[in-house]
Amino acid sequence: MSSFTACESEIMRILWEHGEQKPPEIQEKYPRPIKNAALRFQLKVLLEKGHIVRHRKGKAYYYQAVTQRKGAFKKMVQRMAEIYCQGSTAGLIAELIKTERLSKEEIQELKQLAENKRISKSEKKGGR
Amino acid sequence: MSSFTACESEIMRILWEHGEQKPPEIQEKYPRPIKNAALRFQLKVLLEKGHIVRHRKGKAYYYQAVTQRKGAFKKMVQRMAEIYCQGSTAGLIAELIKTERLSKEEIQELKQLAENKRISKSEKKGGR
DNA sequence: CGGTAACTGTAGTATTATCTACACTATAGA
DNA sequence: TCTATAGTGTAGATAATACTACAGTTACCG
Repeated sequence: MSSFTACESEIMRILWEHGEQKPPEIQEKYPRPIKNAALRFQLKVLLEKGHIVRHRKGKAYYYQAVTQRKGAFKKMVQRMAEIYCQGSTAGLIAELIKTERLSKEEIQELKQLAENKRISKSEKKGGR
Repeated sequence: MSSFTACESEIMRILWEHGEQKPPEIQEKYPRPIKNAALRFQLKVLLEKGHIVRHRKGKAYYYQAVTQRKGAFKKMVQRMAEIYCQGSTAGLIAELIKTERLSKEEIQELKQLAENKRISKSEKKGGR
């Protein structure tokens, strides 16, 4: 299974957003105070699970995400769709549009995205 | 904190989808084999946390969700947006539209939803 | 070469999540 | 009312998660 715990999610997020980091750097960016050793323990867990790798640079090890943001994102979407929308991601998106508070500009942008998507689908058959 | 564990999510999902149920009924619908006592233990945890209530009907207790699907959904969306989209739910929706595989009909429906939303917003001020 | 600051390794503990076993109890029907 | 059955309560095992303390190691500077 590859859904992250709370701690793990935070660390992965930081690595995805900032690229490779050494423990004290991650510690700074961590959203709540965490002891250096506690953080390193979580890094070790992530290492063992294969979600990150590290390499030495000067005195310290630098940690880097291996598990890609995109894949983890997809899994979490899947999970959410299963719990709330009978597994349908289209249903999930629909509910989000219906229930989230969005500005006029954001709505316009979403419509545009949907528009482009259809075009790219019919032209290239299978977006991205 | 009100984000559910894996087990708890499953139980809540079943209660949201099927209304009040007694343990053996939940057990049947549970996605993997689970012992009656193990399930009842989880129900007890959920009871203590206040997410469900129960009342006797014949021999058995029937369990019912108190924490509403809608609120839990919102929290999970929030959490997901924080991890993957700097906290922006609009960004989350955008990424979903970009990356999820959707049929022409689904895209059309999403566009329609966005359209209606804008109208309802400008008319009633505060869509929901 | 040393010494020091920065960083690492690891063993042990607290807490939470999940499951198991087994004895107890209340209801329905004879 | 008695009894069988369906359902309940709870103590405790196990495993994963999260944290703490402290001693060891390495690179850099003089």
